[in-house]
Amino acid sequence: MSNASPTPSLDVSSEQHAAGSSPSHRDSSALPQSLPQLDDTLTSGSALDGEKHPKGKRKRTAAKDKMLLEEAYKSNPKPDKQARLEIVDRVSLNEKEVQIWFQNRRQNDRRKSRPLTPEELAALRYGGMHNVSSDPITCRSAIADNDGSCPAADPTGLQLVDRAEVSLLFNHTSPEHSQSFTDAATPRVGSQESTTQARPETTPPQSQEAPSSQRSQEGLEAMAHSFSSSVGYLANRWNLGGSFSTPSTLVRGGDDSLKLERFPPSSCSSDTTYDANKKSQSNVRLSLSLEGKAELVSNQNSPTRSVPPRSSSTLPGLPQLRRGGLQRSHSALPSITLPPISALTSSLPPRLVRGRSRDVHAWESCADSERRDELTAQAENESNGSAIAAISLLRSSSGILQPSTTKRNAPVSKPQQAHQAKKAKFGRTNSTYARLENVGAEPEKSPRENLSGKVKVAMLVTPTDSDKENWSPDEDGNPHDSPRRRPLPVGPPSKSQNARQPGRALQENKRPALLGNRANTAPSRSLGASKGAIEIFEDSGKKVPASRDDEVERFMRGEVSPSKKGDMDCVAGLLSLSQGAWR
DNA sequence: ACTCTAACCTATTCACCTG
DNA sequence: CAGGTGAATAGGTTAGAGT
Repeated sequence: MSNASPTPSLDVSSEQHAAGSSPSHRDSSALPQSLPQLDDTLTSGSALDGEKHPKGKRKRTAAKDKMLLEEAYKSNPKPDKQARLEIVDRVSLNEKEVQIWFQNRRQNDRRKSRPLTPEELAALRYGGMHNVSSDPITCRSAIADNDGSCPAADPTGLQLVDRAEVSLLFNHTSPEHSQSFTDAATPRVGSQESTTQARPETTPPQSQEAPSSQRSQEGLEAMAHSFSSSVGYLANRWNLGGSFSTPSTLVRGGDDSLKLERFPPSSCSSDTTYDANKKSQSNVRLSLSLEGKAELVSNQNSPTRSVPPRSSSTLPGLPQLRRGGLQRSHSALPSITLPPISALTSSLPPRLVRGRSRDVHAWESCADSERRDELTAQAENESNGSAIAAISLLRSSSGILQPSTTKRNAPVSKPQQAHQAKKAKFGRTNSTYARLENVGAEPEKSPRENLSGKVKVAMLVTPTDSDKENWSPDEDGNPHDSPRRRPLPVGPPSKSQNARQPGRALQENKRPALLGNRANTAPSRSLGASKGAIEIFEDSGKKVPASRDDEVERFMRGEVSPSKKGDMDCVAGLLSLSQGAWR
């Protein structure tokens, strides 16, 4: 363990606690033979006949305790110390054990809700006809063969699976679940002809079994690029989409090109509400080209981002933060475009700006009971027929999923790539950034070296699961970074930054790609560099007043107000990084 | 700037349980 | 006995507080 001290402190507290109100407390390390709870234990008894530690027999949590723990977990999956102590009061575990239990419980949760892997998708697609190879390459080729192309042939190593594919899979496996799945995850799917599911070439359920060559290659490519790296992450994205992001859908534009459009989550208020509160937006945007050059791109013909109001009918601040401020455009098609940082930050809701905090009270004050009710309802709604539930069902019901030969938490990568697997947490090759970086970076460069810096921006754009807890409402609504938030790297990182550079953001990148993640929106190189004007497709189309243009112009000229200085620094840092200034 | 602490994470190991 | 599950460990990161 890197931190050797926490455990003793926990033990101390638990011992103190045990001396007080919890007579049932037991310290497994100190009392290996004690069995004070045998009376209470309702679990299989053989497991409880000793507490040798470690490597000895392991005790099982008593059923009664488990119930209590589960209850506590439902109300708060991440109890703080005080909450843990309260739990310790009620169960026959010490704080450390409770902590570990919650840790494992969360891990278990994530595991169950983990999106389908390419292998699993492939397995589902084949309906178990083929064994799922643990070799992702094998699987890739299988999919590629099936599709007549290999969208996953990109170096990211991840499959490109479109949403329709998953829908088909669900239709294929469990119609009734598919229904609820679709309903829950894509509330407006029926009204969107754009939805790939509704597209004639993929709609007929019979076509599931048909060779995928029938599919529109164009559509596949577009979807592939849009959803690159999303693979099985669709579930999480949809789930998140309900609360934090907006799922996107493909639409066929007037030019018959596929564009991604966004539709609001189930909890979202109507478009009318949206429109009524739209913020003015610029007609141009600062964009980062594939070559790493800053460009001003036109917003015309592209829907502009809308920042919904903080209406009580919609999800409260935080979700809107994700939905409004972090929804990336679906600019996947011709080129990569990055919005100005200010565009991201300016759209953050007033109270829920940036700033990470583990202070649960901050969240409590933010999410008052009423709002929590909304969130709870939403969560329940999503858990009922949600993608996660469906995937979990698939996992549990499908023998072809999760082949037993694979470790539960083993990365998708091959076992022989142990080192890479270990480093997978830094492996961002599935992201757009990775592709961007790979374009110019030496392939042998270690992920750590390659990833320094930029990931911070990704984190800023897409706070992920574990980051949620660290995003705290900003009391004054100040768009500036929280004083305690580490600043984005500007210029060469400091020594200490280097030491911890990869950071959580990197880890998160291999996690379900949220919708806001650029990985979902960026094209792969196979599309080639854009030759024309770069378009950014934003949430909804609305032209913006020219005042924003002026603002952008001032921004580009360096006439930046002090309050925008940070944004400018971010952009400058990005640009310098994109041009190879890694250090 | 640096260190320390607490919290979290992922990955892994391994005892236990079950079919 | 193989495989699944859960408890526990190891190693890593971050945030925040203190020096």
